[in-house]
Amino acid sequence: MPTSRAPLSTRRVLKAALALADSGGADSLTMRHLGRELGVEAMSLYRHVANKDAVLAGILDMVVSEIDLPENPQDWKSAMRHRGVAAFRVFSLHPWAPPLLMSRTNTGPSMLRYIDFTLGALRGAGFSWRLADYAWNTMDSYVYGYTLRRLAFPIAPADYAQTASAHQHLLAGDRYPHMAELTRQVADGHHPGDPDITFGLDLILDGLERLRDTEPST
Amino acid sequence: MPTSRAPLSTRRVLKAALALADSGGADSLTMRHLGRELGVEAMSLYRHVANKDAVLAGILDMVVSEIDLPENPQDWKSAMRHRGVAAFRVFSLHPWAPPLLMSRTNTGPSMLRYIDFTLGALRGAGFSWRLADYAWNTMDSYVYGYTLRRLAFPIAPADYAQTASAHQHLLAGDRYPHMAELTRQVADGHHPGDPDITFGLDLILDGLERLRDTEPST
DNA sequence: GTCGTAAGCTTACGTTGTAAGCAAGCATGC
DNA sequence: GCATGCTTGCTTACAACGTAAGCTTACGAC
Repeated sequence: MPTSRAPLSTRRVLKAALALADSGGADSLTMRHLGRELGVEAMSLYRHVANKDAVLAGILDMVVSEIDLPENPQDWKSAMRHRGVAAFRVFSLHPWAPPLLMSRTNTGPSMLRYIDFTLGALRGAGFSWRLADYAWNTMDSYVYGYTLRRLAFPIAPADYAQTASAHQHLLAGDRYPHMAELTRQVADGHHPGDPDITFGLDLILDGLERLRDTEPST
Repeated sequence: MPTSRAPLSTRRVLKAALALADSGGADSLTMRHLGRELGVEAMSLYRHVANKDAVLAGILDMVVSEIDLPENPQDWKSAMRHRGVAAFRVFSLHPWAPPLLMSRTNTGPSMLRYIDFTLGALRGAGFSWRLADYAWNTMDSYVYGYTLRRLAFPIAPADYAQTASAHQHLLAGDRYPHMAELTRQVADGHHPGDPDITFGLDLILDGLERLRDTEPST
């Protein structure tokens, strides 16, 4: 048995797992592949990690911890916008993560920190507990939904116009008249084709602000 | 070989697959299990279905087709609200569906019909093509995100208060002060704990209406 | 009859997560 | 010095998965 190899550790296993998922997607993260990457048999990993589920929970928390949270949230609205954009950016770097994140209950420390920050900023801005809770749930529903849709969509925004014009004929009949016309608009360059995440985010933030200002004080 | 058995067909396979997913979740939908349910070996299914992916696409389209769309969308806002609520209700009956729906590109006929209806309603209400496109994307991001979060969350809304009070001690430290206080508020019955889907939906619809009314005419 | 075609079956392969038990290295007690 | 026990990694094995390849049986057309 060669001792020239650095010993395993939970930390090392998780880092390798994250690298593996980043480079090959969720499907390439198997225990055997992970072992090979670390120069070790698959079963050896189980000395440092309870099972594959623990590996997933671990690397998901690492991803969430990358989401940047501003230090001093003075302006709650820009803090919230920043939070949503930062989450989207991080998930774009780890596109395998959102589907996993949504399909399990995530109570890792980074997620708790992320939520606690949000609640604090909203409370500091004068939101009631009820409204603050509704607010972060609403924002996150949108941000996660937007992120998932965007990451699952196979066409890059830069290629929208070209792809639209290439596929116009598929919608040629009159079964989907509005989609056909919309596709034509995109193909002709009359509109870019996909909203930035800030479009819906600002819609929600403006609405929340109005609710806060009209809410009976609690 | 007993001939007393009804012959297989694509339709019969898909119906059985849908029933299987509904009763046992996505994990219980395996080709072998599906075959057993139809009194047939797994490989026999491949006469009527290209592969498992085709089965998934098929039953997802069946689910989407269940989403109720109003006949005459007079009032665009209530039509859009109806659309979102109907989607959530259908997905709640098939909780295995949303994660699958989000992880693939769905261009089945039911989905196209659903989108075409939405675009038509928005256009009829005076939205520009650009804004109508942004609008449905934003609504769907929210509706899917909300649905996924709700379905993945392990606590039923009716049990929020009880669960909150049972788990208060886990947040006892001062690492997550705002979450701790929010949990206390829920445990004490000061607020129900989870927004209805219409909370964020109406926020978005009001914002969209304002954008439509201030948009330079195109 | 016989022949083509369709429907279902059998067998088999490679891959997955992981249970169970073994083996080698090392620190400690005497 | 040497036995003991703990830690770490390895080996073997199992059940389940999707599905490729080829076989068998039933049936309608001529």
